[in-house]
Amino acid sequence: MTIQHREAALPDGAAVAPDQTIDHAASDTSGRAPLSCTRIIEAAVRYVDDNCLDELSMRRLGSELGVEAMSLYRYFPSKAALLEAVAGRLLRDLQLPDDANADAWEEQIRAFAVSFRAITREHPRLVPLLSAMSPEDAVPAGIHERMVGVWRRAGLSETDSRSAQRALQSYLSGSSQWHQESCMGRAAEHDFRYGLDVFLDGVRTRVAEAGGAT
Amino acid sequence: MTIQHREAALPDGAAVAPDQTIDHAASDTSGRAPLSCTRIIEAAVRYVDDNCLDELSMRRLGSELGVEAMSLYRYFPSKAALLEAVAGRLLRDLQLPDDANADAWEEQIRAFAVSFRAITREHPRLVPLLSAMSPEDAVPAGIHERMVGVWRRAGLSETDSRSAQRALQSYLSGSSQWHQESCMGRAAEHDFRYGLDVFLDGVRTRVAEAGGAT
DNA sequence: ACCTGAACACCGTTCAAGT
DNA sequence: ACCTGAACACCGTTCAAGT
Repeated sequence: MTIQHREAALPDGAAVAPDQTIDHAASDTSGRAPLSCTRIIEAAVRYVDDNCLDELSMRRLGSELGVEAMSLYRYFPSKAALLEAVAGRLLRDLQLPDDANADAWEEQIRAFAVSFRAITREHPRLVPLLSAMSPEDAVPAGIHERMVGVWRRAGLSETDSRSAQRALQSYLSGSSQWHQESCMGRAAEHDFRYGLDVFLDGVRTRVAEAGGAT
Repeated sequence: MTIQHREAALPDGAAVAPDQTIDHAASDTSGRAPLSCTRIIEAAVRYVDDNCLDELSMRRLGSELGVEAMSLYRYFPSKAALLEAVAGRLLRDLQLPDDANADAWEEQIRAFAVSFRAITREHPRLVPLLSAMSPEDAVPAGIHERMVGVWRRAGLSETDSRSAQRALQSYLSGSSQWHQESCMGRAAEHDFRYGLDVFLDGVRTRVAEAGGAT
């Protein structure tokens, strides 16, 4: 039951222009450019980065954009939908595997993991948003499938591939929580690598067993 | 900056009796027993189990207990403090290692992991609460130290032990999110074991290398 | 077409007051 | 000692209205 941006489906069936900011300098906060989904999403990310998730309200976000809260409802049907779009926006920066490279599975997994980590380190205050969403909603199904493909090509069975990807995602999501306030850096980067290495060691063993069969 | 139950520290310095329900049948919801921290915490757990975290408000929790919202502030200084106490209550059921058993490290780790998982499976709607807290606050430092002790006795170095425990905690916390609504059971139990096994395999290798040195 | 104002049904929390 | 009432400064969201 993924909530979506409102696209058409307005009371009178009128379409909504999702994105009309052509000007690249659109990120000037002065704020006379017309509203758009992306402008709203970017303002939300900025607001949470500068303050915190709990402090984000439709009213405050509106005034950040020089607009009444109610105007935002032309672009998103609810606050929940807006937040989901914000999460989607963040995960756009995930580094996805390249289907061509057959055997570089470990680099591809690592690149994905590190890119996820980079996102949460850049936006620690948005971490609670990602973890409030169920993992299935957080990482779109398409991405999940592509990653399962990497595990398959590495040599794992279909079920093991799905389990491995879910385990990786669990680990990434859990690790990101250490970025929240109050448990500052604390050798977090080293710990992250350690866990990832241990996990990949374990998988490598299984791949060797399944593939070479000694 | 862990928030605590109010213990004394009332405006006039009066102490608060945290727990006077002697009667074991105290969980009858009829609700004329006097308020107490534990009674409030239990009602909160029940309420979230039956509804969801977002719907828990001081006003509603109060009326669940047959009392005005404001009465709760005699026992907890804020809603945040109450929620933290709820989390603490849940984690009371963690199965902690027994310092005696020197070499059963793997069973002890597994027991801890499985008990964490049992808690989140019993209370899926409280998972967002646990993941909203930083991992350091969620699992009290004492528990963390005892688990680090297990890794040490397994044969890991001090730094590796801390990293391993943090990785395990990350994995457990991340895995629990699959219990949230909308991504129903979905072979979750199998996936959980798989990730845990892979992780422990990886650690076992390191223990062997460090200990036996081939 | 896009934005606003006023209103509704809620919040967490404070404080003075009841018994 | 323990609980309440009224109030404050907020919420998300609806809907009719402005331009």
